[in-house]
Amino acid sequence: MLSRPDLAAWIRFLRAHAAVTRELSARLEGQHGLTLSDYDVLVQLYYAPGQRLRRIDIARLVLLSPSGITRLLDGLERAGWVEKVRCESDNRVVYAALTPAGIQKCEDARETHVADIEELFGSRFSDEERNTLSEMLGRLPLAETSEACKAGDA
Amino acid sequence: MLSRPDLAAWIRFLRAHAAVTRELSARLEGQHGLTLSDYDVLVQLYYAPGQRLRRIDIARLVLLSPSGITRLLDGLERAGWVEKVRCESDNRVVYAALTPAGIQKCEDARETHVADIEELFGSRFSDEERNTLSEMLGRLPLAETSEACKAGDA
DNA sequence: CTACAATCCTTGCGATGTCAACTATCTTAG
DNA sequence: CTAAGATAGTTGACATCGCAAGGATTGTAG
Repeated sequence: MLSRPDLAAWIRFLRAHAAVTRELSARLEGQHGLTLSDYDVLVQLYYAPGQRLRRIDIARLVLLSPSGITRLLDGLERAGWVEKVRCESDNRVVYAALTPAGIQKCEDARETHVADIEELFGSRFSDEERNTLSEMLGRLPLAETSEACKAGDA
Repeated sequence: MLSRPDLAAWIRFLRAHAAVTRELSARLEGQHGLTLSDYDVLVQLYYAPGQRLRRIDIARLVLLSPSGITRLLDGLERAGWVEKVRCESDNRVVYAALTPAGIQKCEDARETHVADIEELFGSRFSDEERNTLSEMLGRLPLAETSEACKAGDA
């Protein structure tokens, strides 16, 4: 109360994230057997040139640790949606590439997931408010090293 | 090909949460040995009447599952910041009550944590923007939608 | 060419958190 | 009173994710 900074916004940010992601995650899991992170990674691959990315770049794009990406991709590979592709010019890197099944999966999941996001999140705001919100959230720090800030896409 | 422009807001919401909570969590852990959730629960107890709460109420307040609360409180009890208190009128409930050490811990942690939140989150916005943001985030669903739907007719 | 540093990726381990199942207690209907 | 059901809490099995450490490869300096 006495403190100048208003914590209410931060608390609501935390609670809203917990509630919305929990519900979105449950629906995505139930309808497509995907985690939010799984879907996130599939979409990044979908829009990537050649529909493939280096593991390290995926990690920076979706803000997960490299080890988290390794394990997440293990699952996507086991499901047949992603495959490893050797890099000819640098043997350290192992591309993650979408398979045809992965492309299909991504499009299928998007069908319902985008609608769910709209229902639980987007529909709460007018068009102008969406822009305002997006702009404000864009001011928050994305990563310590600002390396992941090449995320100009959406 | 992005069907609606407001996906950008959602993506930024996700990324901002990941980045800010990761940094806040690292600082809180390093300076006080607390998780964000630990701190969250300590604060709820701090402001609760009698500085104690039923486990189930804590779970609803901080949006964690009952089992998650059990395990989180195990840790806080082991550290001596919280203790179990039997409820006289209902033997099912086990209050979680702040100890003097817990009160001290909460106040100590708040000192730096509130400043960290201000630095990483609050300082990005003007006073008016904070109110706007807080109001908008308050429109997002907080309750468990799927539970209510699953209950069906009730 | 050799040595050393940086980069990409994986693995061991631990922490956190969920769900399903269970016990124990309270409440309510008959 | 008793049976059925709701509620509070815990536990076991499991999934996710981060950090630290290590291996492999590449880049760089002498």
